[in-house]
Amino acid sequence: MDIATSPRKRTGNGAARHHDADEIGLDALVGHAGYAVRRFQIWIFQDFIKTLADVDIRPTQYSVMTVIGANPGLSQMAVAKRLGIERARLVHLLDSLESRRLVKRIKSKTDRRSHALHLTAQGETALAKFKRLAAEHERHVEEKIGKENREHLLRILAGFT
Amino acid sequence: MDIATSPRKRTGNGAARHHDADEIGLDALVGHAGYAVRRFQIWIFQDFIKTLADVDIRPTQYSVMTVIGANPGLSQMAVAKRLGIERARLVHLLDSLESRRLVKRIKSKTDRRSHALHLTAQGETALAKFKRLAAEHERHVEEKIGKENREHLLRILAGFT
DNA sequence: TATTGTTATACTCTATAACTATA
DNA sequence: TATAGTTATAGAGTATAACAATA
Repeated sequence: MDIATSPRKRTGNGAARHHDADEIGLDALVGHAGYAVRRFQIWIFQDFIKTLADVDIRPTQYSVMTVIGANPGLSQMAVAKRLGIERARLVHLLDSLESRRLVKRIKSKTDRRSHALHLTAQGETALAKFKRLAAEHERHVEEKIGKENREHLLRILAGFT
Repeated sequence: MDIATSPRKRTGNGAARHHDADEIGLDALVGHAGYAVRRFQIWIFQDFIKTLADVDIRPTQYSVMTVIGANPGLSQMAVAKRLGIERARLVHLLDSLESRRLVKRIKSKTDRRSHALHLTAQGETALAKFKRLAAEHERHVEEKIGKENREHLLRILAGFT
């Protein structure tokens, strides 16, 4: 757990003068959950992207493949709704994953408007590797905020998944 | 506290079939802090934007004005570093705030490359109103996840501010 | 009429690189 | 040489609207 917890001194000066990086006060921002959550989310995504850089998979791509892997045959609408992604955006995400032969769209026979989504055999193998790397990333999170805090965070935010 | 906590059943079927929205399992995603944090952050920003819609202020604009208000005379580099914003992006954010007469850039006399940032008189008044609305937004967060949980969250993430 | 997938547009945000004027 | 501010570009992500095929 190596969070930089240097104290932020409020200066409260009215005139222009030199500020050291650490003496710039955040004022009302310290009381806003959204500010801290946003900074944390940026850190966590950057670590995820770095940890999975070798396989070139980003958080959203990982979430799409994971849900398709666990629920084969889903339609694009179903995946989009479940993950809170715009269906227009999912089209491009799937184009990219399909061109890499990780996912395939299969024409549904019951509803010819929709596609049933599946991982390819190659996609299954790849996803297993992605999951191992994602677990490594999750250990980084644990090191950063602590085991207990990470578990508490997951409980607090369970309703948003 | 009105989080939708309907249980997500794992289906585990291998064949394509109908899925109800709530029975689509997230599989490995449930163990990833980043997934929950991202969904929460989207919710919280949307509520912030909605709550401050009348004054047309977004979270990043609010954070910039708050830091300038509390530390008058800061340079653009100092604000960018403190808030983790790219200095190239801050240029456009300040262009927008300056055209609305909320913020002003004043040429520094000691270092003619840099600008000292200040709120205008109008900006001070406006920021006071923004802070009241932001506090209202913060109460929405409290209602959503609970008072204790919000406070615990702030403590857990204090190192990222 | 409504829905699925698609295409297109606009705006926010992140990440770079390069330019200018200073230091 | 290095830094502050600026301009530009590219890609992710969000938010819409509209269209064709199908229900």
